Amino acid sequence: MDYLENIQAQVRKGILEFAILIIIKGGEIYANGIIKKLKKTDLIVVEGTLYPLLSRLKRNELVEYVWKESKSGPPRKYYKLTKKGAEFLDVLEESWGSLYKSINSLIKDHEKSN
Amino acid sequence: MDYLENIQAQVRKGILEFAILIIIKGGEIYANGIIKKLKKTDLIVVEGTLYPLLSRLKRNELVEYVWKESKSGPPRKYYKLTKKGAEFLDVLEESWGSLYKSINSLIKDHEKSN
DNA sequence: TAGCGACCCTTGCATTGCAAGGTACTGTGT
DNA sequence: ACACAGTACCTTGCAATGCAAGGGTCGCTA
Repeated sequence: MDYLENIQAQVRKGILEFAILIIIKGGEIYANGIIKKLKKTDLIVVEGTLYPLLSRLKRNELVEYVWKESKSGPPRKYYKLTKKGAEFLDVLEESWGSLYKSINSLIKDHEKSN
Repeated sequence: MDYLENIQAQVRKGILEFAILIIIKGGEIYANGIIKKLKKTDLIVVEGTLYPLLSRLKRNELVEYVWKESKSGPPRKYYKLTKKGAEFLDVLEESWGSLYKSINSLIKDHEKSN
């Protein structure tokens, strides 16, 4: 992959789990639903990324799921946040905010020195 | 490493190259100077991360360096942005802005559905 | 029963942050 | 002159993880 695109991709990667936790917090949802929601933003995710990621979240008890039948195919795993997941997401939102401030202060620093 | 800390670390990782480009744009600087500047923000970087990263930036012609002697040790590589690097940084700043909007719209989405 | 789409998941590769270790230059103390 | 400490640059090996590619199962429809 082109190096420049790759750098942009990395920024997105870094916040993937964060974004997915936010989406799950929005209400019970299954994998393809998450992918569709992410596509509406700048974030893109494919199955090969999402399934292992959801497994990690599950293994660490940030999310849990229930099987639900579908009208058009096999049953789906609907995910929702656990209490622990919700608490952690609060922490993440806070550090996201402070990270944003850090970056902006770097940008401003440089503007001053011009 | 603890999984929860790891997720936070990933967010920082993603924007590392971005942050470093911003710092270099601020004026000629060498490796330890970059590390010190990053420490002032939430971002932490060690040598084993920074040197390969600077090499990648150099290899892709986003930065260039000149050797300068030091009063207290061996000579240092002072980095600065190339024209290409400055142009790319503008692009990065823009996508950083749009990414921020995306995340915030996700957060708002979820607040609505409460 | 054959085909298809929707789901779920796994394997192998490439990238990359980081811990740990290595080399080289400069000044200082003896 | 020699050893040592401090500073600087760099490399090696490991672990995490996004992604492409491929595979299996379920339920509907022809």
